[in-house]
Order: sequence, then C-alpha cells, then structure tokens
Amino acid sequence: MKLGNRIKELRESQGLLQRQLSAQLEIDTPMFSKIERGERRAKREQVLKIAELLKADEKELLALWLGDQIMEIVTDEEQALQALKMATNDIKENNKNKDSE
Amino acid sequence: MKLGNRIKELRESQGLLQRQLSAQLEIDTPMFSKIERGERRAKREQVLKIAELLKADEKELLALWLGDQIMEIVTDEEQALQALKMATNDIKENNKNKDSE
DNA sequence: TTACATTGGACAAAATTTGACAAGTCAAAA
DNA sequence: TTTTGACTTGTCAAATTTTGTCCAATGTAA
Repeated sequence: MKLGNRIKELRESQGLLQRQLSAQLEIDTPMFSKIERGERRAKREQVLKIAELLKADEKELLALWLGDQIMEIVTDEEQALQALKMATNDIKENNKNKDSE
Repeated sequence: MKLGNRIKELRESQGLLQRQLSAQLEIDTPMFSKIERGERRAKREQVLKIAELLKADEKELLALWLGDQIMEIVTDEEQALQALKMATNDIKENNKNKDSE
C-alpha cells in the first residue's frame, strides 16, 4: 500500500521511531506497524495527524489513503478499469457543475 | 446510484415487482427497495443473482456496483481525481505484468 | 373504500473493524 | 553470548458498521 510506504519513508528520513509516532496517535506500536505495512487501514483523522507529525503534505497523504481504499475495492475485479472510468467521469462532471451553481 | 437505477429500469421494463425479485433474493421488499434507491448497498453475490434474474449483463451490473462503491469513498474528497488516477495507473500497470508472467 | 406496491424508520443480528495485549523475531550493542 | 530495543505476529475483546426484519406510513389504482 502506498500510504504505508510513504509514511515509513518519511518517518525513517526523520529518524523517528514507530513508538514515538504511535504515542502521539494514541495507539500502540503494533497497531502503527500494521498501518505502515498496510495490514490495517488508518482512519481519516489519523492520516491528518500523521501528516502533521511528519510535516508532510496533508493532501498528498490523503490522496494515497483514498487510492489505497479504491484499490481494495477494485483489485481482482475484472471490471476495475470500467468502474474507475465511470467514477472519474462522475467526479469531473460534478466539478463542472460546482462552479456554475 | 447507478446500480439501483439500472436495476429499477430493467425490472420495470420487464413488468416485475420488487416483491418478486426480493423473494428470489431471500430478502424482504423494504430491503430490496432500499437497494434500488441506493439507501443500502447490495452484496456482490446479490448483484450476480439480480443480473441472472433480470437476464442482464453480469459484468455491466458489477461495473456499476463497483463504481458506486468508489463514489462512496471519494465523493466530497478534494483529492478524488488524484486518487482515481493513481488507482487507474496501478491497475493498468498490473494488467501489463499479468500477461508476461 | 379496498387492495396492493413501495417507502421510511426503529431495532436486532451479523459481520467487520479497531485496538490492546502477549509473545515472537531480528539486529546490534554490551 | 546475553541483553536490549525496534519492530512484527497472532489472538482476543470492544466498538462500529452493515445487513436484515418488522411495523407503520405513503402512494396509487380499481
């Protein structure tokens, strides 16, 4: 998973330990370890907190977090690309109308 | 939601009642009504069953079902398009490697 | 009205997710 | 080679979410 990898990357580049971040997140170390390896999914608010703690771009991490969730839904599905295209068009359509209203 | 609308369309065009389909699906009518209106999400196996009962294209309905789920995740998210693009690229990448292995 | 199709809401059962805890691996320091 | 510290694995319970049922309401056509 993309988010976990990015978190690990950021964490290690700053010489931080899982123990330190998990304390700030108020979860235990095993839980943080699992999030980092993608065995468990972080909650939205945890992503925001992590971005803050790692001085990372909140939007970048949220995008990775969303991307991972989408992947969970579509992987192994034959119709994945079709579904993604549908959703993409919907969103784009929405964004258009958003301006004019 | 796309799936519910399509189901309703197919059902009505065949003159079928919610009662009849819900019986086949072994859920009650209110539940079916909710699925049709997108108030509740169908389970994967229910989608397959519905496709069968309505003589519809299984793949089409699955694509709609997946698309709805993706929409649930990304709507109201600023990073929606970015996340969708990520996932799309991932899937495409996967499909490439699939052949060569 | 009456009868039937569909919808809305409250609640329970079932399933999934989240987290804690205990025990494990692994690497480096002592 | 023992010890220490970081991280991982597995299991279980608590919490949350999902799925479904039931009853009542609404709508609609005869």
